[in-house]
Amino acid sequence: MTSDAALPGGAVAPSWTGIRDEVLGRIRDRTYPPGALIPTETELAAEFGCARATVSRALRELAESGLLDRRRKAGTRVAAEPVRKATMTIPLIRRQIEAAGMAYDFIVTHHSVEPLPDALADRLGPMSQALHLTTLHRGDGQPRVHEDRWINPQAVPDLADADLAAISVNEWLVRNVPYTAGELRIEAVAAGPFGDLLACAPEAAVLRLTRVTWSGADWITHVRQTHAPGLMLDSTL
Amino acid sequence: MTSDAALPGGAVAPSWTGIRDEVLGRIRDRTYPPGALIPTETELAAEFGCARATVSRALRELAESGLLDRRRKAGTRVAAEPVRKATMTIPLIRRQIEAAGMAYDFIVTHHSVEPLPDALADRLGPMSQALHLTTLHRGDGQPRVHEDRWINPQAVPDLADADLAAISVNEWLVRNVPYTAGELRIEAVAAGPFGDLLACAPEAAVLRLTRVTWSGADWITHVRQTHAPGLMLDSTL
DNA sequence: TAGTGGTCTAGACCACCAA
DNA sequence: TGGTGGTCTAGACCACTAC
Repeated sequence: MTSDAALPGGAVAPSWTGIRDEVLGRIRDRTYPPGALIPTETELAAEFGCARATVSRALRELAESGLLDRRRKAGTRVAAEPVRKATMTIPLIRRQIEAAGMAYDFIVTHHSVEPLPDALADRLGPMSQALHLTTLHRGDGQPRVHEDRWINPQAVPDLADADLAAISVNEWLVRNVPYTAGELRIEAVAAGPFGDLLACAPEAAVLRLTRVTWSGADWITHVRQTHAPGLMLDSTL
Repeated sequence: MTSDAALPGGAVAPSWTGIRDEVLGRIRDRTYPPGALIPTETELAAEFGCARATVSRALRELAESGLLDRRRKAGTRVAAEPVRKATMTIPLIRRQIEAAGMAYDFIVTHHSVEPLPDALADRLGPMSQALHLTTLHRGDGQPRVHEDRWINPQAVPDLADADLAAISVNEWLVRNVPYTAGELRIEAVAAGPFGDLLACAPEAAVLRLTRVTWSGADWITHVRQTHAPGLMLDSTL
């Protein structure tokens, strides 16, 4: 019997976090080995002396973090190959620079309205009038990030009202245009022509982040950020 | 009145996903502008004609994705600076290579027991006997990833039983040692001395992933993966 | 201290899907 | 087709915190 977990001796609090931790412990100590079927919600609720909804909440958390695999009728299994999910919070560039103890400012180095280049039109759909902005973000006066951004004017009609000298487009969009979907790509590239802009050698290895965000069916913005050497992304597994 | 959302005309299903989408729509169309306080759970439940728990589930999802900021007594606000969270699933290297249509194999290039080097001991705590493994993962016979891994033998006592020629340590650990916490760092570096191993120029820009996983208070493994040029990480925002 | 979100319950019905 | 997870309800109490 495993009912001891419900007894005063090794009791777990009848809270969903307590149950989550107890089940996590059983996965870790291989009471529930990889691939095994664990008891049903109803059985666990009886064991822990709580409502089924509470067990459900606990197991849902573990499933979302990839440790359990749940299917109706088939039951709940310990994932044989846990999918490691890393959640990375992408801070505003300003915050990122300020967090490093540097004073933030930025320069808009290019600002025009032009058709989307072919490479982007293939991905986003053709658009004869798109807003094109390039910005250099600086920390303590040194260039930190070069940003090349395209904006769909149809998706962001009131951008013209914004004072883009006072607030970066980046930040304006984040504050004003909630997206519903997005993609992020991370790659390592040689600085190349950005070496001059970023004050580093052209062969320096730098991180490039490419993001596209969508609001429903419309793309909002496509942005490619090339970071000065030394930037690292940290995240929690 | 906003009660029309509960009427047959623009009715939303009384499901938590329906309510989530309706609230998301109101954030997008600025019915609930950035920074604004939205109605309480009780008020929304009345508007949508459902139980408070259902509204709660919907708002919790939006809060977890960073669009809402909830605090007891203070109420629920639309986030003024939504934190963009990217969730990246870290596949097994084997899967990653196979997904690219290549045949996977690997070579263990080093295998020893030695004290932790100082740089790691600072982070993980000193340890006189740690398992040190380096592995070269290949796709179609070409080197794809160089992996330098340290393992805490105390946290993984039965690793010796595993057949490390048949299954990579990487995979054995994923299958057998659930972690409870972890960190991931992503950076761009020049291939340098890994150029030879990865069959690329020493000045090529490559991605380096450094991961540490913990099981409770004990570190399990520290691994530094240097990927051959061309690897990109994709994720969903 | 009062108002808000956070949680738990006991029960019910539904949706999916393996047997 | 039956068993399982997924959801919803109506109500209750608790925990946090702005006021």
